[in-house]
Amino acid sequence: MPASSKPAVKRPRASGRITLQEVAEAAGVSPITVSRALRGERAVAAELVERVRQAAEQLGYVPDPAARALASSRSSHVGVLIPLLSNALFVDLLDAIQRALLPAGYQTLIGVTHYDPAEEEALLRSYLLHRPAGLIVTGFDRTPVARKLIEASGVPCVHVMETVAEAGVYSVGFSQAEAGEAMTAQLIEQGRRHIAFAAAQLDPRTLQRAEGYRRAMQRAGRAPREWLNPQRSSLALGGQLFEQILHEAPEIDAIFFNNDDLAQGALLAALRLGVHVPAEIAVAGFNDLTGSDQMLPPLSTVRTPRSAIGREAARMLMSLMRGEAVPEPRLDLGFEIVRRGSS
Amino acid sequence: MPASSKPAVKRPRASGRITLQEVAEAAGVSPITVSRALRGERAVAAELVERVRQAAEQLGYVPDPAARALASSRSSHVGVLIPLLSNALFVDLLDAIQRALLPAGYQTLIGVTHYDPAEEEALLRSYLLHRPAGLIVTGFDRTPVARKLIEASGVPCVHVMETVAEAGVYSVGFSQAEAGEAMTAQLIEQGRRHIAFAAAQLDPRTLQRAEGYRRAMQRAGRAPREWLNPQRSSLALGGQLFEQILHEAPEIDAIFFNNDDLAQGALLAALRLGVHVPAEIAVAGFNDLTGSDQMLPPLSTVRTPRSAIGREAARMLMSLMRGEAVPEPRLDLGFEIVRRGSS
DNA sequence: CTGAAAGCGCTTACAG
DNA sequence: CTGAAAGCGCTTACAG
Repeated sequence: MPASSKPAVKRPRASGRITLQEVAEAAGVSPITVSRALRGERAVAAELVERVRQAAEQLGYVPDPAARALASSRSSHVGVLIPLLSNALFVDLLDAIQRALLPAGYQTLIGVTHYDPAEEEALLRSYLLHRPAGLIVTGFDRTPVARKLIEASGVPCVHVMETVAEAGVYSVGFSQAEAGEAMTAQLIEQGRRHIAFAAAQLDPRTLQRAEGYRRAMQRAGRAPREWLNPQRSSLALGGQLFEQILHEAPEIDAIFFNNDDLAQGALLAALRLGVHVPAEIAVAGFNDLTGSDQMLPPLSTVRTPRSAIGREAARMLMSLMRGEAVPEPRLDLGFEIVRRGSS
Repeated sequence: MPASSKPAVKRPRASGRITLQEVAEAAGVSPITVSRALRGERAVAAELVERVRQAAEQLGYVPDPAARALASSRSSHVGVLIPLLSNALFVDLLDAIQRALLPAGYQTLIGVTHYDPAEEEALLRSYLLHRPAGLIVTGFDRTPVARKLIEASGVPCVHVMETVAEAGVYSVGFSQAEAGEAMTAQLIEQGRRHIAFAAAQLDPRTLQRAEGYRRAMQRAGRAPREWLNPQRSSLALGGQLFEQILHEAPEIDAIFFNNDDLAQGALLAALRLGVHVPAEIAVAGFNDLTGSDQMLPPLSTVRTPRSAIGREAARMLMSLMRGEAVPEPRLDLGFEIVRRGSS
């Protein structure tokens, strides 16, 4: 075991933390070599790598994220921007992202934008100061400034929920419009003649689903009937919309709700009002959220692959962060129509 | 505008970032003074503070978190450990925490423990490496090692959901046992004779509620009847428990569920089975989650102040992080019994 | 394949 | 109340 030939380092350090320096002394190499060996950079002799690794393990060395960030101008943080935490959809997405990123040593910084572009911009600014290693953002609807911020930062970024084919843009999701179209088409096929589309929140993805609904209706030669409410989505609002539609358009024989919470609320309202689903009116939702299969009748809906989206987005991002090429920058994970008792 | 008398700094910096140095030159003071002025440390002349502030603003200076963390061995991160993201309770808690911490310049690091002490310990280790400015953790049920880690780190820590009176321990929450007791007492008062307690997950707070239930039953001279299921809480499980209780103990005339999702599931099962609530059997829940007021009949429950808990915990933590004394280290925010149609 | 030097951008004592 | 010096613990070019 060769003793270090370096001049004695001034101990003790204030922090009480094991440093790279100490590992280097223990392994009898220079700090840079330790740094390289531990980060798995090529260009280090296998024998040295082993020696360094053992010394590090024995001393219980763990790199200091702050020092690393300062020196490399890149942290181990990944910023994740989602619209809402109160929609189970995004909770599932987040959970999958964290599950993939954490074991790889990345910390997740969760930012909730409340569907507000200004809030998103502010969060982005704040995150970018921390020189994140990567970014995951929801959809493509943001201010030009926010777009510029992302681009100018050079930080790898993956977009989730929607996809787009554009050079240099990475996205994992599914076609919201096609999903809206498919559910509508199925209701038509099942013999429904007057199908309404009801939505809240009216975010971009909601409007894409509406677009799909319209396409299906037009193809079938039917006039679309839409109830679009800008309020927050909720069970209570679903019940209100249900009553409103019944009242304003008694001929409607099916309602396609933009989110399961609305549809669940409608189902409960139907029970309260004594309206029979699906005999008198069919109800369909979107996302297949918790409880939809427990409703009375169980809710027909569109199952969306948010866990897979989270996992794949995290994987794609990790490739980008390692500087690897991503062969498939646009990943469409599809969706599934789940027919249950309500339609 | 006094020109700097310092030797020319080697420009250009790689990062393209405005530094403290540059602000110092612009303001004609030393970097340390800028640092002090911007952090609002006393002991800087008011006139200089103003001059520095203006220079900083004009240059668009923002401190580098990594450099700051390295130099001060304290980051601007606050680690928040919660059991689950899929329980709306914790989402509300988180939202309130973020809302309080973000404007103050703290970044939230959210760790999901899945009720697993080993996972919590691992997260804690990982967070502590980042030298967080503060920590918010759920309850008091953790491994001795985890406890030691927190204590030894010296990082300010606030416990949420439960409270305890112990020197040096900070907590914001309410008495889970009293809440359980109060709801049970109310059911007894309303004339229910055979009250069951049904729970899932069986985390410490659940067991405390059970304890409260037992106390109320014993005080009324009734034998407690408990259905404790270790599975994850869900609507579906609530339905199952409901059927099971009906089957195993037909004399039961009220069920107190440990969480609203179980109770909601029970209500739906009752509808399905044609069991009349509350005439045949009363149902009560806990937490007053989304949708409980929309049920058929609307669910009686215990409203818990998780948003207030999040907000107050964040405030308490900020005091601690600033090194201020906290006069009230134990904050009991109470609860509220909400009687609706189901009991 | 390995290392000596410099530097990332701040803050912490220590003086005065 | 202000500053010069040193250092936090890494990594980035630059040599060899």
